[in-house]
Amino acid sequence: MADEHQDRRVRRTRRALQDALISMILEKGYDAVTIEDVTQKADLGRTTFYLHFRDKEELLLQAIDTICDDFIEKHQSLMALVDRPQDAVQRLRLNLDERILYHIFAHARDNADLYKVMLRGEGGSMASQRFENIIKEETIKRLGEIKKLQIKVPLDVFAIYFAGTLMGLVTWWLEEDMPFSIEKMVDYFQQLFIFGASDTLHLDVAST
Amino acid sequence: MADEHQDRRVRRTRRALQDALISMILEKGYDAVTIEDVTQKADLGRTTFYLHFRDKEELLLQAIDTICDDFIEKHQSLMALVDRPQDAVQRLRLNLDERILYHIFAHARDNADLYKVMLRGEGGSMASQRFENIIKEETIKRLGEIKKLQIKVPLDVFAIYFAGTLMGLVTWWLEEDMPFSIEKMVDYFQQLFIFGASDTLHLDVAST
DNA sequence: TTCAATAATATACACTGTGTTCATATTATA
DNA sequence: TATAATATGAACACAGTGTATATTATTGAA
Repeated sequence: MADEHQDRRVRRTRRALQDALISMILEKGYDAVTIEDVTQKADLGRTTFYLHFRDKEELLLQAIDTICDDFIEKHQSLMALVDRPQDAVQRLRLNLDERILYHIFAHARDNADLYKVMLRGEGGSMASQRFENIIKEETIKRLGEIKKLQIKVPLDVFAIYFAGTLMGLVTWWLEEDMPFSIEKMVDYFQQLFIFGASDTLHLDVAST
Repeated sequence: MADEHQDRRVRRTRRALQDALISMILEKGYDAVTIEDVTQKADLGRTTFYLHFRDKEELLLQAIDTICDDFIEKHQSLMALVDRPQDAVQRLRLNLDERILYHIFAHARDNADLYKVMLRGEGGSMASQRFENIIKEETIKRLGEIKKLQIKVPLDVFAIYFAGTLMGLVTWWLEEDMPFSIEKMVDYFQQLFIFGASDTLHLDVAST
């Protein structure tokens, strides 16, 4: 990323193409979107597209990459700022900290269109799994650090439980046009993920 | 479904096309698959495809519909057979019964290729959400029946928690080529979904 | 077994979208 | 303003779609 492309035209063109692609995908679905659609919406010549991107897929993947990098960057600086915990258990617990969870939902809200496209899995499956993998790997990394961890399920399974639950809630929240505040969503997530259905429903399941 | 198309040729052709499509999608991704690819793999003329389906999407959706209907049918007959509980709470608890959960994983295993395509969200997003909606609506229906239910999160949120957790585990299990027995997966699901991360990890999260 | 009905095939065609080339016009910045 | 970089429109070959048609092969029923 040495060349931060100083020319205004390039920045303007690429941003316009990205925005146009995302909005067209939301409008008619990835497959149905043509390059002509994108350039027309961006008010650019069709050939201009090919000066910047090989095809539709490259543009989408680049957009997703950018947002993922942005997420990681902000996430890590927030983690560093929030606390400097001594032991790994506490560092893991930090993942469930309100401030961290708030940031995740806020990032999704601030980039809602792109998140929707990404979480819906538009444009081939590998696109959407990029974000899930980030969450999964972070979880595995943190859990792996804990030496004498007592855990009742395999690490992998626990990681997809965390990633799946979180992304499931975020996806639903965005698709329903954010019917609850972030604070409420964070609370729901903590309740469900940490304490499970048994506590949430007041069902005495153990007696089954 | 009055005309169960008695002609062998029709049955053979449609099944061949469906199998070919699924296997080609797994091979090179939905977008990259052409009708030519499908008919060539099925050893049929290209024009034959259009005698049966309007386009790629119709064929895929029909395949997914069929497997969803099959799932519902088997699920309901199993529910009827397993128990005839008096109260709604017990009927809900039935959803977490080992036999019911076993059936879900077994159905995924028996139709692994189609499930993979479906769960990856290949071919537009609405395709994959069909299955998730079935699980979600079933959950909402059962919970809705319980009049004096004490629940700490909105019904919708709980439903996607259930559907998301279950489908997350099934998806991971299939993509990893079923590294654990169904019995183990059912156990993991129950542990995580019912008791949550706190119990699973032996973390005293409440003290945060 | 025969045969009318049905299904599959090969060929041909018009159409849409892709990705490239090239000459020309426009724009940014030194 | 000079000039280097960027955007544009027209033209082109190509791949894939979906349809029409004439022909061949297979089926289920008599």
